[in-house]
Amino acid sequence: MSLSTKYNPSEVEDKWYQYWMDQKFFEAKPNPDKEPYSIVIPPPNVTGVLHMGHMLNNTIQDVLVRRARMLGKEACWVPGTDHASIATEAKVVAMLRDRGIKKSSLSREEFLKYAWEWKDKYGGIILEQLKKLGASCDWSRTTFTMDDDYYEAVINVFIDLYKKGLIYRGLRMTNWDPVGRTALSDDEVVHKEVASKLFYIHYKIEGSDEHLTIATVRPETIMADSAICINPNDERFKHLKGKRAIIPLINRSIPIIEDEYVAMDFGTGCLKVTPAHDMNDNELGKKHNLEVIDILHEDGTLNEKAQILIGEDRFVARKKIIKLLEEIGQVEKVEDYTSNVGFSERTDAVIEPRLSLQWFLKMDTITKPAHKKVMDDTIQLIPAKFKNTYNHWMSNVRDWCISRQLWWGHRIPAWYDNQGNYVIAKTHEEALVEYKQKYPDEKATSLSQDPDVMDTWFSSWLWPIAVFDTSVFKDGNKGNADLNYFYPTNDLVTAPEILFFWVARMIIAGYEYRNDKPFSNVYLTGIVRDKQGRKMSKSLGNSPNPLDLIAQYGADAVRTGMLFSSPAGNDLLYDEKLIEQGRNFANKVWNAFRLVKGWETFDGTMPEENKAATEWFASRLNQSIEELNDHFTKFRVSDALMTAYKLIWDDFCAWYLEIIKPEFGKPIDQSTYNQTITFFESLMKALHPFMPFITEELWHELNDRKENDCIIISTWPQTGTHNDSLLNEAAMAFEVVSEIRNTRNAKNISPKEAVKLLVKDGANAPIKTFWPVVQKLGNVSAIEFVHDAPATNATPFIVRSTEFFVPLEGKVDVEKERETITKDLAYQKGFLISVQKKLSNEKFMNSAPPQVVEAENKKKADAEVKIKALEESLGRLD
RNA sequence: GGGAGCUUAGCUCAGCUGGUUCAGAGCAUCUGCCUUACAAGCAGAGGGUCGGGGGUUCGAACCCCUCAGCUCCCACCA
Repeated sequence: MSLSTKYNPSEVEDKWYQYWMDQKFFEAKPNPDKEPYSIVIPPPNVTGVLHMGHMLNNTIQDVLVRRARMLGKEACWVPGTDHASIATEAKVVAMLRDRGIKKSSLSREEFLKYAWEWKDKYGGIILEQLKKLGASCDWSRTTFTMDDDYYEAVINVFIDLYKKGLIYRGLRMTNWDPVGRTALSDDEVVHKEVASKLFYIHYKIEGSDEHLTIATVRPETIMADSAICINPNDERFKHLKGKRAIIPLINRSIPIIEDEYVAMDFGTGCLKVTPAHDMNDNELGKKHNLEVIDILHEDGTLNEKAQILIGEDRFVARKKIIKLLEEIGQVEKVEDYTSNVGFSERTDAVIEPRLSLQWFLKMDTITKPAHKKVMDDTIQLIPAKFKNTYNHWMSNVRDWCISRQLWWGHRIPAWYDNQGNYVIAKTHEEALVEYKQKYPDEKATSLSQDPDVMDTWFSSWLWPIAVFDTSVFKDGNKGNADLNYFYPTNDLVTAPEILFFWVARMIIAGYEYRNDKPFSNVYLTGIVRDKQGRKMSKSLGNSPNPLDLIAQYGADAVRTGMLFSSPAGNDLLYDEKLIEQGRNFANKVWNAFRLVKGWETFDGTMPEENKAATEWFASRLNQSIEELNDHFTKFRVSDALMTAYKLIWDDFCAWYLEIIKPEFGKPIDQSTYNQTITFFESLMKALHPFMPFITEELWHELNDRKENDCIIISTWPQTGTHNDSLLNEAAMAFEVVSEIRNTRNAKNISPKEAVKLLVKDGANAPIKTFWPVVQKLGNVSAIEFVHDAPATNATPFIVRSTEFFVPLEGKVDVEKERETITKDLAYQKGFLISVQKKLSNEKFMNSAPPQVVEAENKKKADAEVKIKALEESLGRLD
């Protein structure tokens, strides 16, 4: 290995990843002697390609898993992929289209063959990419939501819930995607503000010359109208009660009904009721027993019930209808209007509310435990603010439409005869048996299976259970060893946008099928955005390619870069500078290693300053590890990283190594050296979850290791006691060193030129063992304890009530000095007055706790010392 | 329309029950340094009326009211 001044990640990363795999370090199995720790990956879509969001999400998971492993737990991170029915089907359809094949020209079997080919070709890419990131997943457990056994589990769950009476088939208003020709769940619909027009249309009153005006943005639906609705309290329309109106163009007569639902102050105060094509109208229609007239085909074109413009697309029909109405003079006016329109998340088609036969899961009772267990913190959401959102959703759940008019997915196990009778069964044979029992009078000898598949989330909600054991969904199965050991899992790391799609439903399934939570903590990451705060997307081209970043900066750098600024729940404003910072940090660690490994050792006694330094750093290390652990238990991953970063960069490199560093070319004493290696090893351990590769590499370089002795399976640093007075002493000594350096800077004295340091009443100062450290780092020729300020010119400074002087004969600019001292003096006097004021305030003295009063007294004393010292220095200048 | 949250240094964010970690961190900036681990670096420095206004309190970044701006979730009045 070369010892260049730059760390080269590409030389080490693949090597170690392969080694960890060969040694099966990522693999976990039930071990009664160890505490289990498990995470299930949020399965990316099979068709997915690694993006920055995955990078952030999976880095966090890997950090948690690696630390758990080092804490001696049996750490299991289960990877896998989701079949993502609608997203994948859309991609396969597009791929076929490019090849000139239309989905409609294929049989279901032919289409599925293409889909599986596609899956086999592209399905594993994303998992391979995760390996580059260093993800320590147990790859032997890789699961796909359409693996045979998983598929069967999903079917079993459908049948089970059907038997429990929780799944039903119903004619319901659903969000219809005319392009995908499928129903969508509410969550798959994205609402957007759209500039549209509000059309005011005349409807004649039957048996009169009068007309009323209704306002609508969707005039193409007038042929589906079942009524006109007015508010019963609306004086303007009192005379219309009980009358009927005529739909223009098709001249159909419809009743005028009354309902307080109608807003009198909106539009014209008259509402056309179209139960087949509007959610609210549908509710209204049910209430008033109105006819449902569906005038649309599945693809959004008008059907024969529309009577006119049959076969025209709904948006074409909209324009034509208006033209026709204008021709007969029944358009009063047209206004610009912004309306909120629903779009399909996948196909971007405008959603058409439409009645169709769908399968639903009743949500009212099954969600109860899931609701409660998050509210009482049995399952913790991080950050906790998401509890509110969760609560709101769970309090207002609606039944879950679980059928999708697609082919790629788990096919609904419903079997029909041609009379509309159906049974639920796994196979055709079982269905026939069931059928004969349920419909003894029917004669059908073959049944046809429902062509639809289930919503993707109806399979992924079983994920935390199914990845360990799919057979558990069969009646009476108690679960295998894996499931009983690893379930409930510990942490789930995912994005807030799928809190309901997925997280909530996993919790529901967990309680339904295991009577236990699926995980204890849900860490919600933010969205990765670009510098301007825009979401990263392909169309904007603002997303870097993660693999290029890894190739350029190294996986460790990318991992830390992403974590530097991403507290839970906060969006990450991605800037390549962050990755650079990560790379620079790796380089810093690398160079610290180069320094230490370059030393020759000798058997001699430890110098005073090394003794102080090693004792101090041992304490500092313990203190930081404690802090690090605290951050981890609170899932403050960025803070944990920052603690390790500062411990290494500031405490270890900037202070500790500088103290013990021998003069150029000289050897270092053996005990300091050994101690330093031990420290270095602890630092690498603490850093390992964040930067697995460089730490593994240095772990092996720092010491001779036996086969298998890897940092990935080493033990997390223990926390010992820390000597607080020593930490305090060191902090003060470092302040003194900084002041000396500051003086040098201000007075233009080279670091190479030694200075003297005078300490007033130094024997009483808190610094005891650290004087040699001050001497070395400040390049001080001699430290003298004095009782009075020096007679000669000297730059004074005060650190923690102790006065210091750096004698500087002939180097002092008297005027400048006087100016700075006068300024400081004025500030200190003002400060003293404010403190005195506080202390003479009776109410403050009576109600403030003693520590606070004491602190104020100390502030006062300090200020007095400082003022006296400053006045003396001023006097000396004259 | 309903709900939640945010606003602290140029940027990204900490700041736990109001008082010694109280105005912080990292990055960026500025000034010196090619010092024999590291210029992907070293040393030092500057920078904030804690969104505006009001109130409670001996004391407010923190509690209350109000105004302004931003974000997210839910619902979807034609």
